[in-house]
Amino acid sequence: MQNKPLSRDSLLPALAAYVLEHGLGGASLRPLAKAAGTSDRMLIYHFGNKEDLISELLEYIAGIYSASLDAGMGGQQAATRQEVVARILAQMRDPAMQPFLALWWEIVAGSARGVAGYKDAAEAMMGRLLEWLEQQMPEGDPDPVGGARYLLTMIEGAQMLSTVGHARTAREGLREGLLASEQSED
Amino acid sequence: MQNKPLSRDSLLPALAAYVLEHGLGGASLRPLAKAAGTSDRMLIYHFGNKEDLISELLEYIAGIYSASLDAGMGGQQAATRQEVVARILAQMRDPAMQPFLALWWEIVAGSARGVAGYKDAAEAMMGRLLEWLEQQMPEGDPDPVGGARYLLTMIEGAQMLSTVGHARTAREGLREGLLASEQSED
DNA sequence: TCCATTATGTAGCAGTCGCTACATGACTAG
DNA sequence: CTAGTCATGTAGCGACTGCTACATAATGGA
Repeated sequence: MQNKPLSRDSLLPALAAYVLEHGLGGASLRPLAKAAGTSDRMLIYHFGNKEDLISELLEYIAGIYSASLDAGMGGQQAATRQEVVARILAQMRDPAMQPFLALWWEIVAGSARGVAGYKDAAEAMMGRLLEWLEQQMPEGDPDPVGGARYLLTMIEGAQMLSTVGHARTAREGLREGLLASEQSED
Repeated sequence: MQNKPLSRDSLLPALAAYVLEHGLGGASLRPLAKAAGTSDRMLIYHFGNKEDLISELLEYIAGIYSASLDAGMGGQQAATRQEVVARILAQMRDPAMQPFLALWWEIVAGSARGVAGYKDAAEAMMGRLLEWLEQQMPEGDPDPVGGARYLLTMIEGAQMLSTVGHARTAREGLREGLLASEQSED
């Protein structure tokens, strides 16, 4: 009953929720601590310093991302590559995914700038998504492995274009790519 | 000979150079001012506040980006879509492009978070790149407009994957996509 | 029981942030 | 010549930054 001893693990979910809502850029110790019901003092105590805290947090977020992919993996196989892409894009448009997407681009930006911990998290998350995609490929697909890499490239390109206001470009690009791909399968 | 009156326009190149090297995240007034040979005091004087400064700066950077695309537009037409993609990716790998790419992902992240001025700059830059791509399409291409949208989607997806350490995935994804595309053109 | 470890609160430090108040020189229109 | 505008320097404000020093409870092993 006494003050449950807050550990890293018990703090991470609240920290992750805060970062998903407010982004990594505006994540300073005091607001983070408040969101987790502690003080900046204790965050440093548990994580050593802010850099390590962020690294561990990104690792944790990559973990829950993997788990959410696993959770959403049920359901029947898609029949075509278009259907795979359509399902994923529909899922991405879910408003609940929006904070996660915004955070994703921050992680990519951090990777490009070489910020410690960002690249590892990004690489892990993309790796998981790729694995997941391979299992989502249609049953008779002639090249599920290469096809998954292809679809991932397309999906991420389309996602970025949508983010910067070129959703239409993304849609038309996808259509062209997937039509060509399907024709070559006939 | 007297102190040339520093205007916004005369400050922007130095500011842009600083931001390209150090990123938008770490761009605070005093370092920016020092890089431009002024004081934070004068940056506020000329631009009103930091937000407007960044907006104007991004606009300026979008402009020089357009100009650099125009400058690099000469040369003979590519023969195939693969060749178009290969040329662009080779250009992207140029170390001189690296600061620009890093900045690009920061702009995308800002767009996703709705930061003022970021989305406009991003949209303009992608629009210019799309136009440029259309003019780079091979002569006999059956659908240069749709094809450009397709290639843009692929290129940007591949770029992102490379940034987060999945260059191999990007390469294989591109190969699969472009082979399919070319087969459908035969 | 005593002592060491663990967890926590309170206060604060030195630095940076965007921005502003105030003064002053330089130039220009009347 | 004078008055006013423009450009700039100096100094600083209040808020926030990551982080630390110090004190203090609580707990658990000897």
